[in-house]
Amino acid sequence: MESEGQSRAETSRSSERRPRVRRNVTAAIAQDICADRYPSGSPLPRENDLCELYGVSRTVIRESLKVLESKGLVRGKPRVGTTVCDRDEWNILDAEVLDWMGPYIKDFDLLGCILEARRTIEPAAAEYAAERASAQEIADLDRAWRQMRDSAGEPESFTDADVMFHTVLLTASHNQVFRRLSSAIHAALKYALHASNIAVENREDAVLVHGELVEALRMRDKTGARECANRMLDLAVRDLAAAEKVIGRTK
Amino acid sequence: MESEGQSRAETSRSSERRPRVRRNVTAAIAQDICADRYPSGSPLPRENDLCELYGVSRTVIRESLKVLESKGLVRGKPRVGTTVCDRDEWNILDAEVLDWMGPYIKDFDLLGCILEARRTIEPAAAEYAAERASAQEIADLDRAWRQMRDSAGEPESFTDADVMFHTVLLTASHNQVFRRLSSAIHAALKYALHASNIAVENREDAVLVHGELVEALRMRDKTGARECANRMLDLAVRDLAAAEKVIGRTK
DNA sequence: AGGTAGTGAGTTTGGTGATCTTCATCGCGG
DNA sequence: CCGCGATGAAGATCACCAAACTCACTACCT
Repeated sequence: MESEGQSRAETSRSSERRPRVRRNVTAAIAQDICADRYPSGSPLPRENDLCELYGVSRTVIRESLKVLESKGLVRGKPRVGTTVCDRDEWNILDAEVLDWMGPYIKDFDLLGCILEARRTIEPAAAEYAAERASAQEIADLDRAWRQMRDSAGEPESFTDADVMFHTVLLTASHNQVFRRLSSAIHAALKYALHASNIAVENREDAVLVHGELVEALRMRDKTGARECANRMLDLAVRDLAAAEKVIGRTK
Repeated sequence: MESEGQSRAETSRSSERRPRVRRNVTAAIAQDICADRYPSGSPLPRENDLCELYGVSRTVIRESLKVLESKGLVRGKPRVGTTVCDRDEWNILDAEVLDWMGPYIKDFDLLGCILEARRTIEPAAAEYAAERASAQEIADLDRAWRQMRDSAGEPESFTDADVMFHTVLLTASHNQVFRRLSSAIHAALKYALHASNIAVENREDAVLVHGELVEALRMRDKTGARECANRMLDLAVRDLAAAEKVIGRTK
């Protein structure tokens, strides 16, 4: 009955200790939802059943359901039960939701949408960043770029640096809405490119363009920055196409 | 409705049986945070104190805090307490968060950011909508436009129709990321324009441009749609400038 | 006699409060 | 000066009550 084994690798990174346990039943339920174990649009088990299923008390289940509800994954109706919401009601710009979707993200047609959004937003963000970025932010970008450049053999480190780069770029646009979208880009980069390890072939070009973007920002060159961002995204399109080919083959 | 007088935790012991408490308590705490009663960056009262302050049991408080935490407003550390997060960690693209911020939204520099984001995103969304909108969606847009046109004297109805128009437009772009941003636009329109009733002077022009956009979508005219969206946003910029003047004067 | 509407039992979520556990913090003593 | 325990606050569970929705059963009206 200990269905506890359904959890993934738990992001063992930097987990100082593990004294604290199953407070994140929330993630387990969410991942089960994403995995379509609870089909979208139809009811979840009763709270008491969920207690047994996940081996925790009803209080914990209820807290988890509240969180899930607050993110639009489920809708709890007073005394009828909790039903899984349709996917387009989910708060897919929430970092946690993206994280829960994780590997299932490709079943959601999200990667294309995110890339499309990036093509729209990142050039504009780069332009704003060109006139608003602080010296600190440019330095951070430079550092991320160096890490990309220097992480020759390690796709892990490369992707981390890439994510960091784009996050800082959006932050440097000093637009709170853009900034919030970094979680989506994070997820896209992490689960599309990193998972398929495709980016290697474009790595050289990517490093080049990222570097040019930093330089443009340093020069406060708005049109140059926008131009670089566009070229960056051309590469991303290529990456995604390659990744999708791999995914299609794997499936 | 919400004029229940929740300015403070008036409802200590004196209130008798109260159903549907949790949602209200969550909103109350969130609004108290937005109102800077709990200053950003510093600790909230202890859970037991919050029970008394809001007149509910600890379970409810904990569920509320979990929801708030899941939206990035607070961060609860294991045995030290719950602290209010910095504002740029808040999930400002969440509809509920926007709603809680409500009137305080202008203390946030959010309106400008949202408008900036709209200037970036809506033209692109219009372009995508031009090639992807379903007949139903175009019909919905048309209906919203008619409501805008016909709501002569009522700013209420006009704003509702305007919000609906832009929501449907983003939906019609068939991009899940764009679609999610409608809550932000909703909040911006509701709390900036509607609150200040400024839009009246631009109403004629706005109706015109919205109508042209519908026509462009019907013709699947991508560049035309983008052009209309841009002109629409020029008007929005004017509206915001006017609204900010009013706000500044009021303050 | 048949169908509908009202009622009542049962079920399920919402909310309360007590209790136990687990550690982070802090102060006391070695 | 360091560690060791007391304290206190959050994490978690349990038992219970309240309210509202479901469903079925019955009784009444046509």
